[in-house]
Amino acid sequence: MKIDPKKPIDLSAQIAKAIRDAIMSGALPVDERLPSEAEMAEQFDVSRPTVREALKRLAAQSLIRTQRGATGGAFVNRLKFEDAYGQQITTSTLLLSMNDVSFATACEARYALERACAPLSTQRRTADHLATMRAEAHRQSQPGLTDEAFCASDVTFHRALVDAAGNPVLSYQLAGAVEAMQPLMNMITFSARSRERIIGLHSAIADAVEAQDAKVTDENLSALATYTQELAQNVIAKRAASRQTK
Amino acid sequence: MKIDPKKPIDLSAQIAKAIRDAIMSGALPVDERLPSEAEMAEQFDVSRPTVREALKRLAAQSLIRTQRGATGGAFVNRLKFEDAYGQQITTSTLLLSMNDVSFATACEARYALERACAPLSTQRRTADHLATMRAEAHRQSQPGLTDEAFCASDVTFHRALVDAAGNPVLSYQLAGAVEAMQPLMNMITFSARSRERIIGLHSAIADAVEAQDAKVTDENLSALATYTQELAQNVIAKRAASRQTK
DNA sequence: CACAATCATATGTCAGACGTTTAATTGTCT
DNA sequence: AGACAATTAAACGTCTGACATATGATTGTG
Repeated sequence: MKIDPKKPIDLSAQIAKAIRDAIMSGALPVDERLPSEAEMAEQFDVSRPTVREALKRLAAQSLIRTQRGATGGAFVNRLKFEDAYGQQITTSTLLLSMNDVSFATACEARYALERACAPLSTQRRTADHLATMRAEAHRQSQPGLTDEAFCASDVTFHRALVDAAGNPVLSYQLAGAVEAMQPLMNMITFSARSRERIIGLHSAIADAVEAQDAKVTDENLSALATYTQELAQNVIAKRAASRQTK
Repeated sequence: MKIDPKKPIDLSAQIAKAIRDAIMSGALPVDERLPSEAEMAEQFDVSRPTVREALKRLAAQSLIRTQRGATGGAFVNRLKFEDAYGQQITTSTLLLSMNDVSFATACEARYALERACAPLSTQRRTADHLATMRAEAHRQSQPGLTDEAFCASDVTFHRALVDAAGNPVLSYQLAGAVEAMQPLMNMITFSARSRERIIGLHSAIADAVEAQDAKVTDENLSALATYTQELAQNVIAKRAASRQTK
């Protein structure tokens, strides 16, 4: 690992990159202890605060963890799916909100991916997944549910559908697509009629998954995608109209 | 934003979280300038190095950027798809390598997602995407190509296929799935015959995409998925056998 | 041998200082 | 007046040194 004290980017960023590369290449295995901050400061010929800034960068990506005390230090962290979910959701959400991605684009991506999971989900769904889907569909039919709560339940339903595929890699990849849609979905106000329609499709999906019928599952997911796009277009059209009048 | 100096986690992590939440909630819009480090140190009642550690955490996630000089400071960063790709690939790669995800699981996820893109790709593919796919298929047929180079070209081919869907959200989500497979693919040594088979399927996919035939595209992708799994299973079987002999 | 006190190590935090970058201001000359 | 050069000020980047705190290991004692 070498550091160039006179080149364009921060020393702490250079050090972080050197360590990150070492982790990614496998040179530093999981649970390996890094040298102490003081030792690294000497190795890289920088001060301890600079080393610390580098370590905090890595900690923000869950690449290392730190422990205080006598046998403490920084350790290469085993990246958990759980941690990766969180980062994935944060990144996806910001990507959508900061790059004015259209509802249509995000929605298309989400349902395309979800339909990719569905055949596996129909094969492998467990009683647990089915129970969650049923419970959420039922929750969605409760009167007096706010739009936010309705959307949150929608997310839980769809995550159960994805998790039913029994492939953690798929669940991870989909986490961003499904969760990041929530802020966009919250723009929509769901009338009683549109809720009824969505709940009907959810129930149909749950039925088809239980029956292990991939074709019907896909048809209903496709219908749900189309209907969601319609709802969003109505909202957009109404907004455009009200903007014209004022 | 409030900070609790006596609670279990680091002050810098608390401060980073407070700022991150403010960005995610929209309270801090893109390109908004944060207070100077000295000001934040006073506001949060911590020292400047602590504030800096918090800012470095956020910088590692591309949530802020910093500028030096008179009008410098930390600014809320517009998260670019390009930046998000990189993080996504890093995270996905480490997830697979650190959690001994089986080749079968990763491969299943990758092809499921890719097949989700294919119908859109057949509709929207441009001359550029087709040209890239053709060029990579041709490169793969060069004799003397190392296995690593073959895999790298494979990744480029498949990314072109995904990008052809014309949906940046899909491209982002797929980046991890496709790129993170590369280290796993590198375990496989490709014989001349297996390369020939793969290149044949790649060509067939390019043909089908050019002809805008979603069905044939899907069939060939499916065949490619099956064949890749077969190759991997042979490698695993051979390894198991050689382990038994020694 | 068990338990308590001590010690050593390493991270967490602070204070103050100096260097460097960069834009805005000021000043001077044409 | 306008253009260019010098100065200044603000902010980040880095360093030094110190103290606080957590925690495992060591030592000492009954």
